Amino acid sequence: MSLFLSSYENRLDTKGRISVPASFRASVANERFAGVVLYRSFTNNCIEGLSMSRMEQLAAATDKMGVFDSELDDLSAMLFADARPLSFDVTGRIVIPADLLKHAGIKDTAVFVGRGNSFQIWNPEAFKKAQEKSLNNLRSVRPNLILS
Amino acid sequence: MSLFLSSYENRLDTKGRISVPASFRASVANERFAGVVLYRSFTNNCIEGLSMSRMEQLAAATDKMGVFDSELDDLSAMLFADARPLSFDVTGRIVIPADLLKHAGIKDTAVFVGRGNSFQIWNPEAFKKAQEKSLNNLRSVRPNLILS
DNA sequence: TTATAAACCATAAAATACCATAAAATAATT
DNA sequence: AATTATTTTATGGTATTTTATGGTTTATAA
Repeated sequence: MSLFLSSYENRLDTKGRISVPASFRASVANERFAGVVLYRSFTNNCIEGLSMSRMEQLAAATDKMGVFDSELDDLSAMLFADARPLSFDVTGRIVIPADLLKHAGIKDTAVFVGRGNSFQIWNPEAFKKAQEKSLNNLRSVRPNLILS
Repeated sequence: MSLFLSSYENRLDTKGRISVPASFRASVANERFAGVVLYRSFTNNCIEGLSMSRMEQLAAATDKMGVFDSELDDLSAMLFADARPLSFDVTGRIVIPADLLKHAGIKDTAVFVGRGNSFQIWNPEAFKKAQEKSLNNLRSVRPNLILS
């Protein structure tokens, strides 16, 4: 799976269908599941997106915790219960469920935002504001990203 | 076996029949046993659900515990003795045994909740409350799920 | 028999597949 | 480099299939 990069603004039609950017589709090409998994972000008013293989990685990670672990309970409750597997139609569109759209405040236009191993879907104006905020945060607190 | 994801609210008819969500049925498709295994949750007022192959995985895992382990005794008592294999009818429905319904407080509507490698069946209101609680727990204690 | 469970049939709503096209991006040619 | 041709992408509409759910009939067991 190659990285999700760049941002793309696309339109929703009357049935809630929206084209997943071609480059994002290319990122999950050659996977068993031809589509993406979406869930409501815990921290932002946006939608989180992953490939199915990434989701399976998460499930495998929970297996390493005990089967009857209580912390696991809360995490899997939110993550798996809320996750929506959405397959592409022939032209590369998905139908974003209404409750996800509501959570992100998306009406007729949405921005697909690359996040490396995952991506997000935002209301365009909300995204713009969040980006400015992130930029300001970075200016005040230099992050340290260790490469190796 | 693919993952159990998302949540689906379905209705029980007068005979106690309820449709297992199509995507959950797809998760156990191509397995020897065309159905699911249900048992009473140890920790919540809900029903736990698995594929038969997953049940066999659990059996294999208990083998790793000592044969005369007392914990294993209790676990097998609940897990294996209480487990109900239920096969789908032609339209993908199962009849949930009355004692399981009672344990989960389910009357005429139930929610199938994806849990990755397993799923749960809840009373709708009870599920809603449990979800809110999980979200609060997650917000106070950021879980760390390490992928590799 | 009588009750219980399993198989069978029917249908509205929802989800998905299909078809068509304009705009945009890429490649080819002059 | 500029123009033309070709492909890809995004987007709209329609048709078909799947799904959930109700009812009825047939088999099974107490």
